[in-house]
Amino acid sequence: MKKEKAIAALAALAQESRLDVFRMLVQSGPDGLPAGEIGARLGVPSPTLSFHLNHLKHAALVSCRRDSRSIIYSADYKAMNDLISYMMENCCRGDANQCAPVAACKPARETNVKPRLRNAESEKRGKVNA
Amino acid sequence: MKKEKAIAALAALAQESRLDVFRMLVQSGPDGLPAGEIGARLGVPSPTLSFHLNHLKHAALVSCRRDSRSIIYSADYKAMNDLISYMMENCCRGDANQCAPVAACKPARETNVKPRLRNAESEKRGKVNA
DNA sequence: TTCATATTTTGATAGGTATCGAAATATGGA
DNA sequence: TCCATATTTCGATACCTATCAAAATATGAA
Repeated sequence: MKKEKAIAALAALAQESRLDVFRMLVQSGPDGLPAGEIGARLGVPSPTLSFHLNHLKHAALVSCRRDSRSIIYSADYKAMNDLISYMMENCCRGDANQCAPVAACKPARETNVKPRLRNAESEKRGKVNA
Repeated sequence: MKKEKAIAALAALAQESRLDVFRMLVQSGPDGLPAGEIGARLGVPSPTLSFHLNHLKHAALVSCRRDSRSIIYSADYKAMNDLISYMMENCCRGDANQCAPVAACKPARETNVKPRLRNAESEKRGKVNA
């Protein structure tokens, strides 16, 4: 992951409404939620919410698709995994005796990877989703 | 982890110099590095570096101790783990078939992460890369 | 068409953050 | 003591971000 992308993702998450939105989408799973539902649950006015959703989208932390009049947003789990990996890269000089490394959320429906390949190593090898 | 703490940590990391510093400290392991060494490696003027180190410290992502004339900064791995856990909390509605949850760097010299965050895969020892 | 709903864009305002020279503080040694 | 080194604090400047009313756009139904 490139540094600029990591900074964009962190900046996107470093704001209360956006962090709330992202966590809500993470918890909702790959199906996501319509913008209106998110705004209603969080009590955020629609222009403000739209601003924040756009911010998250530009940071590639969420993606969206139109479904009739609604726009459905969902978390991008791979972006999250990449971000975590970037921050913890080569931690403790890679000393295996000192450090147990990262594995992050990987929903089965967003990947073609067998369930047992869920760790940072497989993340590195296998290109999976966007 | 409380929301305010997570936001403070994310905001602290969402800036190039601070992200560089934090990653350098993560890679340096629990022993840390003196401020001067960090500044020299990154080419950041000392007042600017001090500002950023202070920002990271207030966000509880690093701690520091004096060693003679130097001040040694080191990454707080537990804070990092807590942050990742907060972001991925109850991901995919906790559905174990859909989602393998997080475990982050756990240097032997620090106290343990929460047991629920660890699974068989994360126990595997190895190097993390982006 | 015309209307109602869902969401985004515009634009103004208020407030927050980064940078770094110069000065201040802390430590250890001569 | 006085000096050199390591780091922080101060303060001015410049730039960046959040909010939300009002208007615009997109969709589907009557």
